Amino acid sequence: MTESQIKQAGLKVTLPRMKILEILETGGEGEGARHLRAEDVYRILLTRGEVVGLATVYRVLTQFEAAGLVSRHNFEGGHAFFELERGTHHDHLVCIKCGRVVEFLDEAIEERQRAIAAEHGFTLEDHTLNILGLCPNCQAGQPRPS
Amino acid sequence: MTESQIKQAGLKVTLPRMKILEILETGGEGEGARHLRAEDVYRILLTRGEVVGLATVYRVLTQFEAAGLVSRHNFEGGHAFFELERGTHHDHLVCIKCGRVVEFLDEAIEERQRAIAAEHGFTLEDHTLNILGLCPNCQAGQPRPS
DNA sequence: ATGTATGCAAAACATTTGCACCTGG
DNA sequence: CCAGGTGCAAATGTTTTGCATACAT
Repeated sequence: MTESQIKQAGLKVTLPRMKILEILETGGEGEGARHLRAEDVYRILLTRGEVVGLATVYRVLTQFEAAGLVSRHNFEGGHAFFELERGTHHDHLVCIKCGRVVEFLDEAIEERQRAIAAEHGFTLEDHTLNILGLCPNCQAGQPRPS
Repeated sequence: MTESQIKQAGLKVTLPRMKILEILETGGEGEGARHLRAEDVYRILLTRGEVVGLATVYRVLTQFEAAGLVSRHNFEGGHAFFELERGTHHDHLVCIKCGRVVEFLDEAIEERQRAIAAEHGFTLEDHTLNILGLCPNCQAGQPRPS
């Protein structure tokens, strides 16, 4: 349950934190948009009539990241996306038109990465693989706005 | 030759453009640092006594990118890195401590990416794979400042 | 000449931080 | 009650833009 997740992270269970975690879980309204920018979270809260400062959203997201509750991604463009950490590592397939994000995991790729890091004497800490393209909807007719 | 590359891009051959292209080719002084931020380029120019505005550096780099002369990467942190485009696609192994960047290309990974995009019905346009870790120098003693 | 490029300063963003006030345990 | 959290506004760092001047062709 959300409350225990926050407590477990060594943070006080406050209203803003619970609301933000809930947004990350539900993605706002329609599901699917699990990859949100700080400002998306802020805007969704406003839409719901919840008043939380943008600075707080940033602070909380950063704390959640430090606690391993969410992960931060730098797709293209200056802004970061946040996503609930569900324990399972995965990479992203991102639609360059509508922004849709599909997650995937490929063991062959994971294995090659470990090999490559080793070949160059690097300690493997993390990686980000983003495949950019057009999703089926955008190849066809109208993009589905995210 | 650098001059023809600029002309070929439909841009006038000006001093700032030639200087910036040269910095990207030589990486400043010691070789190796081929992945530079806009401000790195600006600073290197200053060091050489060349006076070029930072805004111009940004403008020129953006134009070069549009012309396919350089490519822009968003590693971690708010800033972008620019690198001379040498026609050969490759991915990056980045040291999270000293910022050193090693390029690599793995055909097995490339192939799996094509397969994954296809499986999800995506048109593959591009991708970025950054493996983050500690380079040999940083694992041992002192990091080599970039 | 003349359409582009440049430099500077100001604007635009995304994100962070200082500080007085508020709140959860 | 009190440490920690929040809101607001101001600060930061990066990148973009407006505009008058300078330059390549």
